[in-house]
Amino acid sequence: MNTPELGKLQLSVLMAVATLDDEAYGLGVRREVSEVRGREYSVGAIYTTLSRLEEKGLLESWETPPRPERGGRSRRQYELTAAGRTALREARRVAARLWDLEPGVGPA
Amino acid sequence: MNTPELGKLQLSVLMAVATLDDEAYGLGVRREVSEVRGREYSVGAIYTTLSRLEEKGLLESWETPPRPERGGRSRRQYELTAAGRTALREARRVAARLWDLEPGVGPA
DNA sequence: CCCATTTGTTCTACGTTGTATAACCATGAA
DNA sequence: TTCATGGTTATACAACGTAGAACAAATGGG
Repeated sequence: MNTPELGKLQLSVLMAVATLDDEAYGLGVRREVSEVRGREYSVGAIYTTLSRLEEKGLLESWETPPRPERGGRSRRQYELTAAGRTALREARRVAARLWDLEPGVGPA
Repeated sequence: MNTPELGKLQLSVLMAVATLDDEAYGLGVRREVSEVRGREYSVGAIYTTLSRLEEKGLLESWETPPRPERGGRSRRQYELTAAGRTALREARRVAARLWDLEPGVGPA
């Protein structure tokens, strides 16, 4: 199976997971994506995208134990699979050619 | 009305129109987009996208006179509107931040 | 002439993404 | 025991991506 093409939100979400490390869970991703894209995203937008990416095998997730703070329940934590990293590199390559930009460093 | 967000094909098509100048008609755009994205696009994909962009007011079009070559019939020629140029600049800005790349020159 | 061929556009249909809202769940504080 | 907080799931629909077939106009060769 060759690397799937990604929509723009999918891309942003994948990148967010790549950068966020232990903050890579639903609402954390939401904050990051909203910041990078310069507009607020609804929770639904983010969660649906996360699970679609997981279905495609670009992400994997697990439950964390509940957190000790006020209301801090358990989180669904995400992480890139090998396929996810490949897809990101690929997307970056395409973007660079598309925009005729220098590759730079970035999270991928 | 603030500048609309664009899908990835819409973006490629808009960019193609921006760069192609007098070759900015259906099949010309198709060639360009296919080359940049590294895969063949169907005619339907391109034409639908072109008209959606026109509906949004990012492109405008007109009929050219028939061309003198074999089978050369008239073309529907496209050109960016002011809103189209703005949308491209905007998209470029977002992409640069998203990928953390240097802005570069580009067609916009 | 007229028709096969070339260049080009429109129509139609459907799967995938984008996106919002509401509902639901768990936990600690009051 | 209820409420605010932090978190996730469910559901629904509009917009975008994409393909394929049908259609239209021009022209050169028999």
